[in-house]
This record gives sequence, structure tokens and C-alpha cells, in this order.
Amino acid sequence: MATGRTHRPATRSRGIPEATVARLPLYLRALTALSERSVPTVSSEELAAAAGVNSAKLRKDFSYLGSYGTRGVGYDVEYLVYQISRELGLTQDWPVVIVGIGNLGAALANYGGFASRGFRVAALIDADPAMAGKPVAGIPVQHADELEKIIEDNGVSIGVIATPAGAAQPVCDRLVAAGVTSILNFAPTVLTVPDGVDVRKVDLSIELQILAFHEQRKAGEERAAEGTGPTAATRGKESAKQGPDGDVPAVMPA
Amino acid sequence: MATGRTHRPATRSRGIPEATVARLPLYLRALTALSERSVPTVSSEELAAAAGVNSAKLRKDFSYLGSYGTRGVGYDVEYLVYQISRELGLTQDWPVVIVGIGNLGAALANYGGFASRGFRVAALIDADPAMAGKPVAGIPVQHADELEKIIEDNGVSIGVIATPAGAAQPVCDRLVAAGVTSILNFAPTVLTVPDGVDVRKVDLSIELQILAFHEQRKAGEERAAEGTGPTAATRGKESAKQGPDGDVPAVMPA
DNA sequence: CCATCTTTGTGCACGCGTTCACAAAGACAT
DNA sequence: ATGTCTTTGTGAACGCGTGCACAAAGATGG
Repeated sequence: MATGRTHRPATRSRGIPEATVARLPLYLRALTALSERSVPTVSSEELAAAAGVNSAKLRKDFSYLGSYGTRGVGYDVEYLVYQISRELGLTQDWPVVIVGIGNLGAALANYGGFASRGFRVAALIDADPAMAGKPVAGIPVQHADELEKIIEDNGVSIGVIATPAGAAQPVCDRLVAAGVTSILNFAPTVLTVPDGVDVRKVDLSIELQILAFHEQRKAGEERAAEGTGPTAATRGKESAKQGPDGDVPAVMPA
Repeated sequence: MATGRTHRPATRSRGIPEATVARLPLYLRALTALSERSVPTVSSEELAAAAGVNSAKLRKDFSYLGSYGTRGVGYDVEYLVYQISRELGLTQDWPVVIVGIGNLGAALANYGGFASRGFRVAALIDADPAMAGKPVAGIPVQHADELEKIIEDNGVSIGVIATPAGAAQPVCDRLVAAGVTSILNFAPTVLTVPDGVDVRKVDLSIELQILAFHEQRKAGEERAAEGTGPTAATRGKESAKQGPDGDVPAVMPA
């Protein structure tokens, strides 16, 4: 019953591993920087350092795209920029709608990284009638009633959800029904979508919680092996004068 | 030469796999929702569905924390909330500073998900003198000159960078020098940090590019096997009338 | 107290991703 | 033309993460 895939199909696209696809934008950014500095060629070692990855991994990643390097020399920067852009589909124009123009939605609308890579903000949509017509990032906000029409008229296939958690699933359903097949979700909710629709999630709170986990572990280890370095973790522990159990009103059965 | 780890140490904390740690916040969110609805117990199957994961995976994840379930019954919701919170270090107070109060920084400051889980915005910091004193989300913005003092006074060990790309590395260096050991980076740059400092990256542009890749693949497959469903991808292709090569001025050697 | 039924916890196998290490390929100098 | 030197591309090994499938554990009813 409604066993819609909640996560990416990960069907191993053509032969390019998902992990590699996730790194291509990283390489592309590093290459673009080199291109702007008019650097003609770059070795796997240099580029890997710039992208923050292992050079062997980078070479293997590129090998999935084809043999675009020259042995003894390296990779032609401009050519590689083009090849990766094409592989990622950035040589075409992707109209995008952003739904939910609160603080985050506005930030996204103003984010320069979108337009720079083939993405075009086709419309900003919000459920609040008071927002309608108000320009954000130079684009007038449209009411949610227009959602279906906007998507059809602009041929939008990528939607960004920046609504409160409660509104996310209904908005998602409407987007999908109107023809959107890729969704970037900023709302802290698990979205359920039919097969064939990709969902990627960006969750600020989760990232912080992961950091807290490692931070706690570091603090614990430091306390165990005293005097590693009186930096900040210890002070942090001081000011947050609160035992590991704190004041959480948890029911502890057994 | 400055071979600082750019990525997470991933030293396999105590025995809890990194992949499991990344899912714990997901489980915690689902459990919190159940708790608010006063649901006393939940089975791995139900909870897995709510969190959008496989039930076997969930059980294995929990097995790393200990045997907190009761066979034939399931898991006690309140107890599990407490255990996961403790494991993630959320039972203590984590003061956080946000550097760079532009659109994104303001959105983060207003984000409710922070305060709800032990995170407390200790300060907002911006390099623009005009911003100083101006309240954002009820907190007055402080000038970047105060950065070191703020971090020391509040025992901050987690910093959020929401500056433009160019400012990110210098800000990062100052944060680390002042004692911050965990950084959440929203700037589109690879940060270089010394060992022992964790960096997590959230990159809006990269997420969109990954979506574009899959979107392009879907469009290609659909074109190959005609008439799968006249939803939107085809329309998207129509309006974006532009060949796969587009107008990119790339130099094509060889 | 015993039988049955539900649900956990986990051993095992498989596949993906990462890394090493090296042969092949080409540039460059002589 | 030949040798040397640099750097790519990749075969192979390894380790982690995932999912299956089932035995053990406990609740529940008679």
C-alpha cells in the first residue's frame, strides 16, 4: 500500500556510479576556478587537491566519463569543464521553481550559484496571499494557486521545497502531479513520492546533530587522555555546566 | 605541505558506523513525532516506514547502541528518544555561532530546528559594520572583530559559516584558531582545516546539479522508449529548445 | 505451565566504493 | 629515432554498508 520509494532509485545511471556523480560538481567548481585563472592544463594530483579528494579517486571518476587526459601532461581544463558540464546536463537550461518564500526561500532565490550553472529561477511561489506580487530577488512572488499553471507553462521539471514541514508533503504531491520529477527538499520531513521521481534532502538540523555527535566524542576522548591541548572543547564543557544526562524528562523503564 | 585533512576523520567513533550516525537524527525526528502523539511503543517496521528506511537497517543501527527493544513488542518511544539524544550528545547545550548574516545566515538564525535540539545560537557575526547591532531573529548582530572573544566567552565549539565563498577560509581559520572544532560550511568552497577539526558541507548548487544529472538521464531514456507517460519531462524538453550541446563556448581540442 | 505468535537482534553474503600499485602512453630532450 | 621522465588509466584487493533470512526472546492466551 503506497510503497512509494522515498529515496533515490540509485539505479546506477548509465555506468557512472552515484558516488562519482556526486563528486562531479566538485571537480567542475575547481576546474571553473582554474579556467578563470586561464590555467590551460592540470594534473590529477593538483585538481584532486583543489577539490579535496584523493587523486586516484579522481582519475577513476574521470575514467567513467572517458579518456579525457593526456599522459605525461594532465587534463585540458576547458575541455574537461565542457565534458563534465555536458555529463551533468548543465549545457541545457533548467527552469526551477522555489515553493515557500520564507527566510530560506528568499535566501535560495538570491543564491548566485543557481543561475551560474544552467539553473534559472522560473518562479517563486508562496501560500501567503500577502506575499503575492512582492518582489524577492527581483522576481515577483506568485500565489500557490498558480502552481500547476506555472509548472506547465515553463516546462519545469525541478522543484525546490522550502516550506514549513507540515506543508511539504502536500506541496510535493502537487508538484509531482503537475509534472515535476526532481525535488530538492529543505523541509524537515520524509517525502513520499511515486517511482521515477528523485528527491534529494538538505537538512540543516541533521548536519548539526552529526557534528554534535563527533564533538561529544572528541570531548570524551579528551577527558580520558588529559592534556591533549587546552583549546576550546574543555571550555565548552565548562560553560555548559550540565551532566551528560542533563534535564531531559525521559521516562526510563527497566 | 599543509596536508590538513579536508574531510571528516571518519575514524569510526566508538563502534558506531558513520552511516548509522547519519541516520540517528532521522530516527530521532520520527520518534519525537510519535512521542508528541503519545504513542507508547513502536515496532521497527513502523518506525522504519516513518523514517523512510529499511526495517532491517534500522534494527541493525539500533543494535550498535545496545539492545533497547523488547521482542514481540517493539521499542519504547520515550526511552529510545532519550537514548538516541544521549548518543548524539543532544542532552547537553551546544552554543553555536553563525558567521555571515546575509540571506542565508538570517534564514539559519530564524530556523527553529536549531533550538529544539540542544543547539543555542550564541551569536551572529558579520563583517559588515552596518549590520552591527541590528537584531536578526531577536539576536543583535556583532562585528567580526569580536569573533575570538565571543567564542571564548561562550565556550563555542561549533561554528556555522554562511559567508561568501571568498571569506570562508579566512573565517574558518579564525574560528579554528579561537577553539572551534566543528564547522558546518554553507559556502561553496573546500575548506582546509587541521586534524581534529570536523567539517560538514552543505552545498545547494551541488545538490541541484546532481538532480539535473538524473533528470537528464530520465529525459534521455524517455526519448529512447517513447510514450512512457506524457507528464512533464517532455514538455520541459520542448520549452527548453536547445540541443544537448547548447551554446557553451568550449574549446574542443582533438 | 505450555503453546503460539510477534518482533527483535544478528550471522552471512553480496555489491559498491575506495585505495594501491603498476603498466601503458605520450611528451620532451638529445 | 631513441631513451627518459611524467602522468594517466585501470586491474585487483580490501573494507564498509546493505539486505536477507532466521534463530532467540519474550509477550500473550489458554
